Amino acid sequence: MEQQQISAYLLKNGIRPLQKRVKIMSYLVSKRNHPTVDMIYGDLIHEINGLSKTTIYNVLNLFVQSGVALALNIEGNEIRYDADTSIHGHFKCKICTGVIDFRINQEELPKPSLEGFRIDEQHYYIKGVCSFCANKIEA
Amino acid sequence: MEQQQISAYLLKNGIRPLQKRVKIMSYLVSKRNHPTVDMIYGDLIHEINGLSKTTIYNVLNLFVQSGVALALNIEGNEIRYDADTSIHGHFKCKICTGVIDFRINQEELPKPSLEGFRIDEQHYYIKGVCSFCANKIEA
DNA sequence: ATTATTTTTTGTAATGATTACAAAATTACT
DNA sequence: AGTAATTTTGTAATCATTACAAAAAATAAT
Repeated sequence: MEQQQISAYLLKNGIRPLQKRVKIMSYLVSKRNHPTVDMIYGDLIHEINGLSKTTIYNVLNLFVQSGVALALNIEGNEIRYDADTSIHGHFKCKICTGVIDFRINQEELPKPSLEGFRIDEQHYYIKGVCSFCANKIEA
Repeated sequence: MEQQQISAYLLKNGIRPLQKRVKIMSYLVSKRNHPTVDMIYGDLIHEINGLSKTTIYNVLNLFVQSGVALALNIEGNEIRYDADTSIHGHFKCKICTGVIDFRINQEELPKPSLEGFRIDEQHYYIKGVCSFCANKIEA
C-alpha cells in the first residue's frame, strides 16, 4: 500500500497521519509479521532518524484504541500487533516462535450463550508446532 | 474436590503431590476464578504459613508444563491460570476485569487448514462488557 | 512569514510482572 | 537417624511497559 493510502486510512479513522505513524502503519501492513515493539524498533530505527521506543508504544496504543490494529496476547510475556483487523485466527509455533494467520469466517466461530453481554473482540489462538519445524524435528 | 483426589490427580500427571502444590491446585479447582499469581498469593498467604510468591510461580509453571492447568493470556500484562483444561472459551469484562467461562464444543471450533501443523492448545477469548456491568452502565 | 498554541515525540526514570539463583528447608531413601 | 535429592524461599536481576516532563514538531492565529 502506498503512503498516500495509509494516510487516508488513518485519517478516516480519526488519526492524524503524521510521518512516524504512517511509517509504523506501513510497516505493519507490508510486513504482516505480527511484530513485537522490539521487532518494529529494531527494523525502523535504521529507517527513521531518532526514533524512540516510547513513540512506538504510544503510536501502537493509539492504533489499538482507534481500531486500526489489534493487540495479540498469545504468550504472556509479549504483545504482538496486527494491522489486519478482520476476523482471522493466529497460530504460534513453539519452536520458531513465529505467528501466522489462518482464515476463519465469522459464521464459523462458535456463538457462546452470553445473554446481555457486549462483545468487542474475538480472539482465536492456536499454539503448537508449524509444519516447517515439525518436518525439521522428524528429519 | 477432596485433597485426596487432588493428590491422586497430580500424581497421575507425574507431579509429586506436595502440600503446597495440593493447596494451590485445590484453590484453582474450588475457586474457578482464573486468578493471577497475585490473587492466589493474596488468598493463600493467610492459609499457608511462610508462602513465597516465587513458589506460586514455580508450581504454576509446573502445572502448565504437566498439562493440569492452562495459562490464559487475555490481556498483555497479566497471566491467569485455569485448572479446567477441557475445551471452553473465556470472556473478559473490560469494566469489572472478571474472567468467566463459556461452553463451546470441540466440534464448534473452526478447523483451520493448517496442513502438517501440530496443534497443542486452542484458545478462544472474547473481550467486552459482561451483562452485569452493561446493566449498571444503562441505569 | 512570524509568533503562539496545541499536539507529538523523546528520553529517562518508575513500575510491575516474571525469572535467576544460591541458601535454607523439606522430602524421600537407605 | 543420616544422606542425597528435590523443593521452597528470598533477594536481586531482567524485561516489557508506562509515567512524566522537557524538547520538538505541527497547526493555527496574527
